[in-house]
Amino acid sequence: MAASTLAEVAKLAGVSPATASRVLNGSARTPGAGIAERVRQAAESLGYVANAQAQALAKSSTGLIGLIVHDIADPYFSAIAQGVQSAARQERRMVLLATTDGTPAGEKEAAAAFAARRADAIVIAGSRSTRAEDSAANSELAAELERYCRNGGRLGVVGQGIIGLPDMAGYRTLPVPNEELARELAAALAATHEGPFVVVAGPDGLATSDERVRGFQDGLAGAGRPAAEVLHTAFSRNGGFDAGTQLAARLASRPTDRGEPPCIFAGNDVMAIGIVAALRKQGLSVPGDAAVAGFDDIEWLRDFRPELSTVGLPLDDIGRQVTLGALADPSAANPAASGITGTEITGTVRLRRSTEGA
Amino acid sequence: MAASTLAEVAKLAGVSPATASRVLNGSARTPGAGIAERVRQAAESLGYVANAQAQALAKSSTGLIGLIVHDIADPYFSAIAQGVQSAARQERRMVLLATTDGTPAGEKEAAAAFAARRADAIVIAGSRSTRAEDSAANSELAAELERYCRNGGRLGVVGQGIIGLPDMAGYRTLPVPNEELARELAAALAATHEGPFVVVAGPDGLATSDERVRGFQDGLAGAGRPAAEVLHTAFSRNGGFDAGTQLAARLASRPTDRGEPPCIFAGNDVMAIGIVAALRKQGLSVPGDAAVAGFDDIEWLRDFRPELSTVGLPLDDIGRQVTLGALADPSAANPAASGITGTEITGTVRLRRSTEGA
DNA sequence: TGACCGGTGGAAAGCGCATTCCCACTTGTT
DNA sequence: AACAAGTGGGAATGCGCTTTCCACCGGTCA
Repeated sequence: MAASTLAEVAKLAGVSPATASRVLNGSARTPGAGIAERVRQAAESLGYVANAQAQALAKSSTGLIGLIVHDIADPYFSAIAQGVQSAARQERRMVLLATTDGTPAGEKEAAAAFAARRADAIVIAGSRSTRAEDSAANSELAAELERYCRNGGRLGVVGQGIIGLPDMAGYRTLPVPNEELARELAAALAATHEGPFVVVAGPDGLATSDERVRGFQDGLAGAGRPAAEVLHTAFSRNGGFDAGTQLAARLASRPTDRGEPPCIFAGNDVMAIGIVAALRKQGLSVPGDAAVAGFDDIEWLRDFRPELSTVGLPLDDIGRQVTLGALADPSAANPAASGITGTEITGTVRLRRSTEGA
Repeated sequence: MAASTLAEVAKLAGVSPATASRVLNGSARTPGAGIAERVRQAAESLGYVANAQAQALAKSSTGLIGLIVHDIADPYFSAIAQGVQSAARQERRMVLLATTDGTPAGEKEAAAAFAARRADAIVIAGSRSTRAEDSAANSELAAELERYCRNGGRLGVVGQGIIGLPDMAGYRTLPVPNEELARELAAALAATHEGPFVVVAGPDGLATSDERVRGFQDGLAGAGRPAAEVLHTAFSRNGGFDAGTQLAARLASRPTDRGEPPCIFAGNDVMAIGIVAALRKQGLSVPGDAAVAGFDDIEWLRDFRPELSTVGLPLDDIGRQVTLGALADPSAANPAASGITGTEITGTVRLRRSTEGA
C-alpha cells in the first residue's frame, strides 16, 4: 500500500541506499554512469517518489513558504498571493496558505503552524492592528515569530513591521508608502474639488488604513483644506457599502443647492466599490452627487464604471519582492527597520472618471 | 540555533522522550498530572515547537492538502480556494497551493510535488483539457495520480474526472451540472430574445467550456432556435475582451435596422465582463446593442453594471465539498464515477439587466 | 617498487518524533 | 497472603532519507 522507498530501489538496483540517494537526488557526488542508469531504472519500475518529509527531516530544509493573508478571496490578497506563488516557484518552493480573518490571534495561530512545519520562510501580507484589544495577541504573535526567526526561520512582512518584534536576522519588512501616496492623492483631489472631503476608513487601529487616512489628512492640510470627517467601518466591500448608505442618507436630506458635492476617499478599492454601489442604490450618481476614490488599483477595477480614481500599487510585485526578500541571505546587512533593499515599492496616483468635476 | 527537540524537553523535565511525547501530543495514554505539568513547563521554558515533519514521518500522515488551480488571482478560483481553506481548517489540515496556468503538464508537476510531500489529499479545481496536444500530458497526469491514489492518497476533482484515470479507492469527483445549467440558461434567454445567439467560449477542448457550450446549444435547439455561432478564445477576461472587440466591429458594420440585437453567451463571468468592456469601448451599449450573459456568478459581479445575467454556482461550497469528499472514508462505496454523494451541487439561472429586452 | 592520491561505493550515524513492547509497581480479589 | 489484573513510565525500534566517514582501487610520482 505505502509508496516504495529509497531502500527498495537501492536493493532492486543492487546498490547501497547511499548510492541510490546520490543518483536520484541532486548530490555533490555523482556515481558512475552504469550504476546511475541501473538505479534510475529501478526507481522508474517501482514508481518511486522521494518522500519530501523525510528529506526535509534529514537535511533540515523543507522547501515550504508559509503565506498568511486575511482573505484569499479578496482581490488585494489574491493578487499578492499570485506574486508570492510566482516567487516561490522561481525559488523552487511550495506555498502553504493560511487565512486569518485579520485577527492577530489568527495570525499567531498560523505562524505557529508554519513554525511547526519548519517552513523556510513566512510571509505575512495582512495589515497590523494596533487596537488595544489586540495587544495581547500581538505580543503572542511577536513572541512566536521571534522564536521562529531565532531558530533560523525567515520572515517577510508587507507594509508595517510586526508590533513588538525587534530587528533580527532573517526578518525583513517591505515598506509600502501608503501615507505618502495618500498624501499625493489628497493633493491631487484638493486641486479639483471644492466640496468637503470625507474619508471612509477601516477599523481604527488597522495600520494600513490608519496610514492612508493620516496621509490623506496631511495632504489636505498641505493644500490648505480643513481635515476630512472620518467614518470607520469594515475594511471590505460591505464596510464600504454600509458607510455609503449612511452618506447617501445624509446627502439626500441636504438641500441640493448647498455647495459642492463631497469627495469621498475610501481606504481601499473594494470599499470604494461598496460605496459606489450604495450611492447608486439610493439613486445618487458618481461623480455627480459625490466623487469617490479608492486605493490599490486592483486588477478588475478597470472594468468597473464609473472608472475609479485610485492609487496604483504593484500588488503582484509586492508579493514577489517580499518573498524574495525573506528568502535572501539573512546575513546581508538589511535589518527589518530599513526594509528590503533594492526593491523600492512605488505607487501612482491615478485620477479617473469617478472624481472628475461634475 | 536549531529549534529545541522533544528529547531536550524530556531531559529538562527528567522524563523519557516517550513520556514527553505522550503529554505534549495527543496520545491514548495520559501520564500523571504531576509529570505532565513538569513536561509542559519544560516545553514552555525551552520554547519547544513540535516538528511536524518528523511527526509526519513517524505516523505517516502529513496534515497537508494540496490544491491545484489555474490562477489564484482569478475570482472563480479564489472563491473555491476559500472553500477549500475553510474545509481544511475544519479538518485541521493546512493547504498547499499550486498554480498551473491551466496546462495538464503543470498539473502533473504540481501533483508530483504534492505526492512527494505526501499530502493527505489533492484537490484539483482547474478544468480538464481534451485537446490533442495535451493528451500526452494528460496520460502522465493520470499515471501520477493513479500512483498517488494507489499509495493511499486521496483525490478530489471539481467537475469532470481526470482523463484516463480509472475509478479507484480514494478518488472522488464532484460533478458540476454545467451542461444542464447552460441548457436552462439558453431556454430562458431564448424565451425573451428574438435576435441571433453567439457563444464566446474558451479554447476548444477545455472541458468546462465545452460542457457549457454544448448545454447552451442544446437549450437553443430545444427552444427551436438555430445553433449559435461559437467563437473560441482564452477562458479569461482578456479572451472575452478580444472576442468582444471582434463582435463590436461586426455590429458596427451592420445596418442598424437589420433585425434584433444579438445575445452573447460567455463561457464564464470574467469573459462576459471582458466582452462588455470591449463593446462599451466601441461605443456599444449592453443590453441595447447586444445582450450578454455569463456563468458562475462570481462574488464581485453584483457591483458590475449593467448587472450581468449569469448562472449562480456555490463556488465556496464547491471548494468545501470537494475537499471534504476527498478526505472522507475512501472505503465508503462512492466511486468517482458516481460523484461525491450527499452533496449535490446545484446552480441557479439568474436573469438580470444585461439581457433585458431593449 | 613503494608511498601517496583523487575518485567511488558502502556502512553507519543521525534528523525528531511515535509507538510497541516490557518492566516495576500499585491495586483488587478469594 | 498470594496472585491476577491494571497502571504508569522507560528502552528500543523504526519512519525514509542525507551525509559524514571509511575502505578500497587503480594510477602517479619519486
